[in-house]
Order: sequence, then C-alpha cells, then structure tokens
Amino acid sequence: MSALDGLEVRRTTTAQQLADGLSERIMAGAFGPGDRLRESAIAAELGVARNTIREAVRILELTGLVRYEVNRGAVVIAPTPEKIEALYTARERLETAAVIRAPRPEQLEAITRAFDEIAEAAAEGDTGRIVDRDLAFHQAIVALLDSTRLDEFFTAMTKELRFYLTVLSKSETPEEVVAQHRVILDAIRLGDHDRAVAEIRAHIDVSVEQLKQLLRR
Amino acid sequence: MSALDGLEVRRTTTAQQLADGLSERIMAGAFGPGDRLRESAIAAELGVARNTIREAVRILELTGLVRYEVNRGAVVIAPTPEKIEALYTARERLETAAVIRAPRPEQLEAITRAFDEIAEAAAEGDTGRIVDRDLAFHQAIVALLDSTRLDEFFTAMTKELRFYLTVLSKSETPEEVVAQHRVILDAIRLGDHDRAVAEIRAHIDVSVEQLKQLLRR
DNA sequence: ATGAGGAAAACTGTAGTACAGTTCAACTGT
DNA sequence: ACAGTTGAACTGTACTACAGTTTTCCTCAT
Repeated sequence: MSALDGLEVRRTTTAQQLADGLSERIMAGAFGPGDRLRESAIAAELGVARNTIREAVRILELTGLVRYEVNRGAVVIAPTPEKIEALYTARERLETAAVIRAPRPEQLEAITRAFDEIAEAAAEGDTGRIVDRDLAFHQAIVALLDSTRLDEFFTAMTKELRFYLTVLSKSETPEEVVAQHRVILDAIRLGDHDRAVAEIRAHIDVSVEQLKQLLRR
Repeated sequence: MSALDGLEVRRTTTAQQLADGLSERIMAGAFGPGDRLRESAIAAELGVARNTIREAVRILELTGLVRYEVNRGAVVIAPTPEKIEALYTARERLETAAVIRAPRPEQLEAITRAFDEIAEAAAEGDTGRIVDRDLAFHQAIVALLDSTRLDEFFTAMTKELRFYLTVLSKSETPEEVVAQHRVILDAIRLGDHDRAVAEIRAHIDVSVEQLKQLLRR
C-alpha cells in the first residue's frame, strides 16, 4: 500500500469526458431518439470549443448511440422495428451459441450471481436497476463464449439496448422478469443445452414483441 | 432502368473520403503497425486542415485500424499474439455457430461461389486476391447466422484480419489454402455439422499458429 | 563509447474565428 | 390549403494560436 495509492492524474481528454457525459445524458433520455445534437448549442452551454464537441460526438459514434448524417450532423439513433429485430437477432445468435458450451465453475457462479442481483433489484422495484442487471445477466451468458472481442461487441450492443429500454417505458412486472431469467438459469445449471437455447429464444421473442408493441405508438 | 441511373451527387464529406483513403493506405502497408499518424504532416501533404484530418482519423477508429492514445494521437494497431488470438477466437465462435445451422439454398450457393473464387485466385497465384476471397468465403459462412449486425461485426474484424495478412507476408502455398477451404465446404454441403465445426477449428488453429510464427521475428 | 540529464523541436489537444453551402422553418402571395 | 421564396440556423471545413506532452538531440560526466 503506497502513500500515493489512488492518486491519479487526469489521463483523459476533454473530448473523451464530453463523450462519456453525453452518452450518459442520452441514455437517461435527455435527448429523444432522432434528435439532433447541435454542436454550437452544446459547445456554448458547456463552455468548450465546437471542434471539441465534434470530436466528442465522433467518439460517441463508436458506441453506436448516434450516427452522422451529412449536413445534419449527429443524430440520436431512433428505434425502428427492423433495427430492434436486427439487434435481438444478434443477441439470440450469441447467447444461444454461448449456452451450448460447458460453463466453467466461475462462469456459472457469475451467471448465478447476476441472476441473484436481478431478483434483488426486482424486490426493490427499481426499474432502472432491473434493466442494468438484466443486461449484466446476459453479458455473463455471452461471457461463456470466452471471447473478449465478442464480449466487447455485446457491450456495445448493450448500450443501444439499455437506451431502448430506458426511452421506451417498461411493460413487464419485475416478477415476470425474474421468472423468465430463472428458467434460463436453471436450464444452464442443469446442463440442459437444448432447453437453455429454447428458453433464451422465448425470452428474446417476448422482448422483441413487447418493444415493437411499445414502438407502434 | 431509369434514365437517371448511376447519377449521384457527392453525398459524402471530405473527412469520410480521407478516412477511406487512409484506410486503404494503411491496409496496403503504407504505415507499419505501431506507426503514428501525424496530423500536421498528413494535413499539409493532402492540403486539408488539421481538424479535418483529425475527424477522418476518428472515423478510421470506427473500423478498428487505429486507436487513439492520449497525447500521442492515432496509432496504427500493432499485432500482438494476444490480439491475434482474441481476433481468431471471435471468428471461431461465430463461424462454428454459423455452420451448425441448416443453410438455405442461396446461402449454400454463395459459399460455393466464394470457394470457386478462392480456387480461381489461387490458380492465378495472386496472393492479394487470395486473401480477399479467403475472407469473403468466411464472410459467407458467417452470413449463415442471418444477422446483419453480426455480419457488420465480422466485416469490421475482416479489416483487421486483412491488415495482418497483408503486413505479415504469407507463408502458405495457394494449394494449401484451397485444400483447407475445400474440406470446410464439403462438410457444409454434406450437412455434416460436426465435421464442419472441426474443420473450421483446424483451419483457424493453423492460421493462428502461422501468424504467431511470423510475428515472432 | 556510454548513459544520464536537460534543452529544444515536434506534436497533440483545445480554443476561437470565419465562411461557403445546406437544411429547415417561417412568410408570402395565390 | 399550398407552392415558392427568403432568411435564420447549422454543418463542414479552413486557419491561427498556444499550453502542455512527447520525442529527439545534444552535452557532459563517467
């Protein structure tokens, strides 16, 4: 334990900090889907130069939360049925590929722990936290693939997912969420790959349908 | 066939064009792995402003060919054994997940065609083209997953892969490449999933080993 | 020669100004 | 109600400037 422990210099750029901050705001719903991020306004409000904002937004683009349109600048991604479908299809492929692998003990433990945290958040009824833990549970499943690249890819998708789930209000009861995840967990623990795959498919189908439903208004 | 077919206005920005151009140069080996992209030099040489280059490089970052380091700017990614391993592991997971699905006729045809093109390029002995078609073959396999998001993800990885394969010179004969892909194709056509998985694993193991070997110098 | 130290040069990160070309919204006359 | 016009608001890009970091290069003691 050094006397300098915890001391750390700024090791990050303004643009990076702005990107992080904006990312947070967007996910919190400060900008609605389809909204444009106006550079001068943001720059003026935060007291930074416009090119710095521009760079921050380019960094944001990495996470997939905004995309650039020529002469219109950065636009917050807007969910469409096709996009949601594409996102969930990718999830389905990854997660089903993951659960047919034999989990190592610590992986199994991580998934179990993730489930417990969902249950805990559900008991408290904190919807925001339920979403977070829900995503963490699925992240733990993808981790079964033992591929850092795929983990990263899933993390990126997670940002979009959380965004959708946050912007569109939720329509499931916490109990339903817990129940759905419990059957997945059970199947994994039992080593019943076929059932795990089936449960994941069912879970994802339900989610897609709910999201589409919410979107239709 | 409209009379206006093919007509298209510029619909792209300078930064985007620069990003494309730089990407090409990097993959062609104009910049070695680990090299820094010096903004002022590039800006001066191409007659554009430095902030435009900066933006172009941020776009480049999207494809994973460069990454930013604080106060050092953009650096061309350098292959390390760990990175190569991570890349190929992700490939392996995707491709094996793909071949256990039953291919639709047009997907099978696409893969077959991709193989034929490998054979064709091999006959000509054009190593650059062999690499391209090799990657296209694997892209066709990943397409079996029917997920545009995963296709895109694989495409991004492909850029890195091609880069490695281009920078590091090749050490396989064209015949070996063709033979390796033929067994994969055969297994897929026969619907023998287990063998297809095994062949893909073998193929990827060989590639990783060769790359690491080349890297050790 | 060689390695340590330190000064200078080269660059990045950021700010700020400017302006042409585009998009968008409000206004106008029909 | 509506097509057309106009002007304001913005984006894309260029240029200049400068503080803070790296990198390079030179010097000096060993």
